[in-house]
Amino acid sequence: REREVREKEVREQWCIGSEDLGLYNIMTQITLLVSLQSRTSIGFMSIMSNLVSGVYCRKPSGRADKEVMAATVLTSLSTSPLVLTQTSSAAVPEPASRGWKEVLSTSYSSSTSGNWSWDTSDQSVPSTPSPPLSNDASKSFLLPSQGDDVSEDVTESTHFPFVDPIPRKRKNSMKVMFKCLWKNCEKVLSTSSGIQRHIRTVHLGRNCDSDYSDGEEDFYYSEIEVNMDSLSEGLSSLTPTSPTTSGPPPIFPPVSLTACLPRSEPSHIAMRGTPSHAPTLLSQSAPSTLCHIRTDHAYQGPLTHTRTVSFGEKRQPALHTHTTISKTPPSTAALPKSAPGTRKPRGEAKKCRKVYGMEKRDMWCTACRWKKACQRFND
DNA sequence: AGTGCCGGGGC
DNA sequence: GCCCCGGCACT
Repeated sequence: REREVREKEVREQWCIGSEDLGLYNIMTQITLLVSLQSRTSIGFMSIMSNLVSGVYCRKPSGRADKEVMAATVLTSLSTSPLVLTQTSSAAVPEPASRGWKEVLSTSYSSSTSGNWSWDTSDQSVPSTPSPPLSNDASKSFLLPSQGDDVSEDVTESTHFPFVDPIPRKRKNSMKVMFKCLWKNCEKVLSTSSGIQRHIRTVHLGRNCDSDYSDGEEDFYYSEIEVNMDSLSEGLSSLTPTSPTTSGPPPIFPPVSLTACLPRSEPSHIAMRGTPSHAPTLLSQSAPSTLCHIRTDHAYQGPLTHTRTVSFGEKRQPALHTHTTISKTPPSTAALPKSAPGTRKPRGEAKKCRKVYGMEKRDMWCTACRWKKACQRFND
């Protein structure tokens, strides 16, 4: 009952329709996190990444809008002094919250493609969302026991299926790094923009001075946490082996690996499932290494699905980990010009159609939508 | 039957 | 160039 009441309050506060479970979960995360005063750059940015992931996946169309949205959110947050420098003070939360509202209102109102449930104009609840960072507000519906030691409130988070528990446990020595998942590339950078630029220029061969992004590079890196204290002794495997462009380009497309899953973990494990998968994955992947993870841009189903927002869920479905490396890279010149009757053998990787299904066709890559060779899961 | 995508066509 | 789709190879 208490949960229901809270949910109602959150929904009202954020003008979230009763049907919109996904949005509710996301906003709950944010609100809870904020209320816990965990707005360190790590915790808050993690949540925001999740949010952006949700945003990214929720809009059925309008790629540009999605990108603008994601970029706007992250930009506004990353440039917010609150996010960057806030330590424990809960005071003066305005900048971030204002940025939020601006982002929400501008992005959604500019959306022309219609029936997106985030569009505030569609909301039946007329009240204006109040700033999420307000102490009073967050306290009132998320932390009735605010006076207690927050760190003991661990069970509280279990009431919210998608709350990221990590921020509470983070220590000052933890630092978020971004690791390139491109095969044979161990590049680790400290900023998402840096890693995106790296992927874009080094792996995707795009113009380095162009800021254009089609979002594809988002799939190819993951966020990891590095314990700075023991970085020097234990992170040899995460240390960039080659600074930038050295080394051959991958012969095959990137293999999606959840960064810190044990190798024995089948990478093609179905991540999309009930929320209960999250703790399972977490426990299984409890790393002996220094990183635990969270992968950005987790695939999240449509509105009607309950979803896990983080914890290794990878938007890009895993390819087979055995990835046979052909010693003689396929040279198109060497290949016979597909003789009549012979066709290029079908790749093993699941394509957008199979991954997302017909009902989520708008999530396919462009090529798949046009019945062309898949660009996202190319073999 | 379902999937991947080439080739071709409309705009 | 963007987008759609018939149709065929393949699973």
